[in-house]
Order: sequence, then C-alpha cells, then structure tokens
Amino acid sequence: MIENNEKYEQLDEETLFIVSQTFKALSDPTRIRILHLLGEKECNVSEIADELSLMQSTVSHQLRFLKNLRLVKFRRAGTTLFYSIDDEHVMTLLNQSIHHARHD
Amino acid sequence: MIENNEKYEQLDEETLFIVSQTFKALSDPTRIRILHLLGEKECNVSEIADELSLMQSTVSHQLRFLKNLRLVKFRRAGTTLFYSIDDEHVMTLLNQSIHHARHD
DNA sequence: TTATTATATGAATATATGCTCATATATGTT
DNA sequence: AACATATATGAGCATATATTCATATAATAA
Repeated sequence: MIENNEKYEQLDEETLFIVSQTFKALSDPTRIRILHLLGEKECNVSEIADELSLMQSTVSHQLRFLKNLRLVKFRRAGTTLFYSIDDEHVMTLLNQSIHHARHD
Repeated sequence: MIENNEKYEQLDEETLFIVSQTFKALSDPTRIRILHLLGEKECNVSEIADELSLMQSTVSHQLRFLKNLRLVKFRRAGTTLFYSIDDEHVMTLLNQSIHHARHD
C-alpha cells in the first residue's frame, strides 16, 4: 500500500504573528509611502506630512505604529524628531515588491 | 547658497495599489497558513480545512480572495478542486519573511 | 431523476483599521 | 514665567475585514 506519510509542519504561533504583523505594516498605502520616503532620506514629521500631503496627526499615528514594530527609529534635535528606517530587511521586502509590481 | 535640489519621486498610484494589495494578502494569519500549506503540496479545499482546522466556508472565502489576486490557481478533478500556488514571487516574499522571523 | 459529495456564495455580525479633530506634552526662546 | 513650535495622543466615526451560518451550485453516482 502506497501512502504519503510525510506530516506537514505547521507554522508556529509566534512566527505566524511576526510575519502577519510585518506584512500588515506594509499593507497600507500611507505606511508604504512613509517608508518609501524614509528609504530616500531621513525626515522629520512635518517634512513627511508636507511631502506626502498628509495631516500631521495621521503621520504621527502611523509613525507610532511603525516605531512599535521597530521598522523606524528617530533622533531628536530640539523639538524636531528626525525619523529614519530601522529595519533594512523589511525595506528589502518592500523594494522587491515595488520592483515586481512595476515589471509585470 | 547650498541647497538640496533633488526632488523626491513619489510612488505612482498603480504601484502603490498593487504593492499594498499584495502585502494585504500576506497580512492575515489564515491566508499565510493556507499559502504556506500550498507551498508544500497541492491540496483540495477539504484537505486545507482539515489540515488547518478551519471551516470549509472560511477556506473557500480566503481561496477566492487569493485566486482574485492570482496568488493561487486550481484544477478540477470531478467535484474536487485542487489548489496550488500561482505566484512564486509572492511565495518568495513570504518565505523570506518566515525565515527572517525565525532567525532574529 | 434523486441522492451524494465537494465547493462556493450571500447575509449577518463582530472586530479591526485609518483618519480627523481637539488637545496634551515637550523643548526651546524671550 | 509666558509663548511658540513640533510632535504625540485619545476619542469618535466611518469603513474594511474575517468568520460563521445557511443555502446554493456543480459534478458524479445509483
């Protein structure tokens, strides 16, 4: 009797959580735009809002989201906070996807 | 006077849409589990439901979602539909993310 | 044709998400 | 201290999403 005895290895809860969280961060157009801009240059909050025509509050909320996932970091200069990318691997995923979207 | 004259190139609407849709597909634990399973082997709907302990209806709804984005395809064998991966690039993104999640 | 099995679908519901408004906090300046 | 500027935060709202239930459809067998 022929049978396939190989048991499928489920993804563990923690991996599933991290992976879904990561992709969730990249699933919103506003966050993609912010990450893409920060991929070009370090920016403060109002620069991001101006460049992308978003409300300061919107940017701040999304930056908190991205900061919680450690995808961005910031440095302070007086009252101004300069944000930049803190996870090159996630930026690689984003850039791959952008490249793919444009080339087929 | 020193000035940075380089203008930031915004992502165009269409790219933004495709990229966000792609990542949205990968942002849900149920869809991740289904794609990961299909990455191992072609499966029919009830196999997926059994293997992942999901309702048949849940699986079917999510498969429709994935099929609309052309991430999966199917072949018919009688009343049974065998689903499989139809976008290797997206699977690469998923596998990279899984690998990354596990290794740091 | 009727029955059976596999899958798909629509409606309803509960939850999550993103944005905006108003306001709070934090730093720096006068 | 009082004020100005930059950013953060909480509440409210509208929309999106995932799941479940009940039922429809499709292919096949008897």
